Amino acid sequence: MPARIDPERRRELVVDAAFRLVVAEGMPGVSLRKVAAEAGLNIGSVRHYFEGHEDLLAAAARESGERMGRRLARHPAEGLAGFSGEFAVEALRELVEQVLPVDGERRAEAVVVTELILASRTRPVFAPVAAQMAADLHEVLREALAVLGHPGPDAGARQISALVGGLTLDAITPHGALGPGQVRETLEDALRLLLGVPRQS
Amino acid sequence: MPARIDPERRRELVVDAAFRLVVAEGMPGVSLRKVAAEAGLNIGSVRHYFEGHEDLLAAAARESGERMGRRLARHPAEGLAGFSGEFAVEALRELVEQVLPVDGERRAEAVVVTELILASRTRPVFAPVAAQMAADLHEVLREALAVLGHPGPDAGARQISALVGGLTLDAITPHGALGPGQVRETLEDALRLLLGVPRQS
DNA sequence: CACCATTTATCACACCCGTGATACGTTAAC
DNA sequence: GTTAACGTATCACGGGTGTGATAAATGGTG
Repeated sequence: MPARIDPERRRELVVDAAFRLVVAEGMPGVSLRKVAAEAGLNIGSVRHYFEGHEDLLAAAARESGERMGRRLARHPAEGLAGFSGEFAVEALRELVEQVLPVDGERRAEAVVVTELILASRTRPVFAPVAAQMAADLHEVLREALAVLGHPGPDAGARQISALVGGLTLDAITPHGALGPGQVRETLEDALRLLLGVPRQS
Repeated sequence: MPARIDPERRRELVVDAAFRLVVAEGMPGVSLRKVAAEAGLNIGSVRHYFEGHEDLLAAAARESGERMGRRLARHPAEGLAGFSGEFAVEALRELVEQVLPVDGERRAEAVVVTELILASRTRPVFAPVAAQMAADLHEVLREALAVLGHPGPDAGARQISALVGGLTLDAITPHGALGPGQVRETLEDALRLLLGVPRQS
C-alpha cells in the first residue's frame, strides 16, 4: 500500500482531520488515535509523519496561522485607499469579515483559532502562533485605518481586534443569540462609530 | 477525623480548588484526583460531596455564574440615572470593569468564565450557565445604556458585550501585548464613541 | 529476480482517568 | 455502652492516552 505517497499531502490530510476533531470535540479531543481514525489511517502511519502528539499540534497550529494570514492578505490595506464615508465602512467591513464566523468555512476556522488562542494560555506550543496571529490582525487593521485617514489607527485597531475576538467567541458558542446576521450588524455599527459615518436611515 | 464539617464549606473548598486548577492548567486539568490533591483532601472525600466528575464541573460552573451575577449586581443600572458626558463614561466604565481582568482576582474569574464559555461549545453541562451569564451581562448593559439615554441600547449592549469578550480573551492570553492599562484605555475609547463623548485632550 | 527504503500495522508498557465497592475510624444520638 | 450515621481512605476494574520497539508488506531500483 505504500504507493509512493506525497508526504506533504499526507501531513495536510492528517492536519485536516485534527481540525475536524477540534471543531467537533474541542482541543482535548485531539488524540493520536482519534486523529488517525478521523483521517482513515492507522496510528502508526500518523506517527510516521509526526514525531508525536506535540509535533502534530504544532503543525496544526502553524497551518491554522497560515490560513488566517492568507485570509488577511487577500484584502490588502492598500485597496482601501481613497475610500470614504459609506464606501469606507463597507470595505473595512469586508476586510474584517474575512476572520469572522459568517459562513461554514470561516466558522470552522474561527473555532480552531479560538480554541488555539485559549489553549495557548497553558500550552507553550501554541503561544508563538497565537501571538503572531494577534499581531498580524492588529497590523492589518492598523494599516487599513491609517489608509482611511483615521486618527489614532493603533487604538482603533485594538478596538476592532477586541470586537472581533468577542464576536467570534459569542458566535461559535451556543449562546445562540448571535447569528451571522447580528454579527454583521454589530460589526457594522462599531465600524460606523469608529469611522464617524452615521447610519443610513 | 470527621469533625462534623459543614458540608457547604467543604463543597466551596473543593470548588475553589477546581477554580485554581482551571486557572493553572485549563479546563482539561480538572480531574477528580488533581482537585482532591489541590484541596488537600483524599479523592474519596471529594467524591463524598460530589456525585462524580460531571457533578463537580456543574457545581463549579454554577458558582462561577453566581459570582459574575454578584459582580454585576454590585453596580445596578439605576445608579447611572442622571449621569451624562464625562460622568456617564466614567460610571459605565466602572460597571464594565467589574467583569474585566484588571486585577488579580478579576483576572482569575475571567479565566474561569472564558474557559467555561468556550468549553460550553462541546460540553452541554456548561451551556445553561454560559447562556445565563451572557444574558445577564447583556441585560445589565442594555439597562445601563437605556438609563443613560442611549438610542438603541440593545445594539449598544451587543457592542460592549463583544468588546468585553474580546478584551478578556486577549488579556488572559499571553499575547502579552494587552495589559490592564490598555484594556482600560480601549474600553474607555469605545465607551466614549458609543456615548458620543469626545476624548478630553 | 533480489535488495532496500519507505510505509503500514501491531504489540506492549506505563500513566492517568472516572467509577464502583468496601473497609475503617470517628462522631453524635439514644 | 450501644448503635447508627458520617467522613475518610483504599482497592480494583475497564478504558483511554502517548510512546517505544518491532514486525510485516509494498514499491521502486539495481
